[in-house]
Amino acid sequence: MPELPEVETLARALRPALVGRTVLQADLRWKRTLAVPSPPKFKQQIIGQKIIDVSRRAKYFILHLSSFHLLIHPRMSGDLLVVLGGYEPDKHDRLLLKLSDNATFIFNDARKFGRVWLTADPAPVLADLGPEPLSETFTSSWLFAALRARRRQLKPLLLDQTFLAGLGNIYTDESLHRAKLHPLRLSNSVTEDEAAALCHSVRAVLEEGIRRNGASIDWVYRGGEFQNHFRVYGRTGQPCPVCGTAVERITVGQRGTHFCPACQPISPPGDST
DNA sequence: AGAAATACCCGTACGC
DNA sequence: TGCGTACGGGTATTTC
Repeated sequence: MPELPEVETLARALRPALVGRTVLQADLRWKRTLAVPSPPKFKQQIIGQKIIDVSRRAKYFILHLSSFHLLIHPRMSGDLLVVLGGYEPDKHDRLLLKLSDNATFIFNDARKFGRVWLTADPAPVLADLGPEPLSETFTSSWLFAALRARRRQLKPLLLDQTFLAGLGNIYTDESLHRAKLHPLRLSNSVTEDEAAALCHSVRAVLEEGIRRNGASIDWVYRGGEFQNHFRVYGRTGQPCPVCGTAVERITVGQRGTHFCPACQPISPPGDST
């Protein structure tokens, strides 16, 4: 579930409790959670490291340590928290870091999809990611050129992290609805104005998600309230907030896809076909 | 190149 | 109530 806004919210919320503390013990409770390096090396490398900073890239949560970077990708059901004082591990905790001042950093992940990397150089792990949608490099002119350069359906393309980094199923559906673009529209059919609208919508949806502290669907991430403001996601059969037409749900590339058939026609405006 | 299928997982919702 | 099963979600991998 965590997409860009949820990971950003976690990074902002946990930063004050993490920065400055030192890793005293590491407890890896499910070995496949660790992508890199081997478990013995992991423990040896991370113990004694001081947390210098906390950040995010795409959906990766990043701990900047004295000599390493700890990257955590929560995938679907991963959750992060810091507990001050005593802590009794949960059944689904995958990695526990005991920190100085009696704090514990916890990576909990019921579905075991999440992965963790400990590396001196995070660049190779992040190498294939597309631009950050909230950065200055994500402009309507870049998006227009990038869309025209490919011939793919918009929904799978926006979910492709090498095209644009950070959107998941929810924010993609919401972005396409706000831009009035059908999820099956081919990327090379998008006009300059539509690309500008999509660029603006992606930013607006992500910013609203962050402003509302993320979405709390799928029982995992708590705290946010953006789920109360979805316009199409998970609203199959309910009225589109813009025009009142019932929201439809189709499957695109094995993903549930929600859209308003009236606001998001399959054909570009003016195209009688 | 890109589409499609598959694997990885398990809490939840749903049907009986 | 309890049991069985389909489902969803992000991404790596494989196959077409």
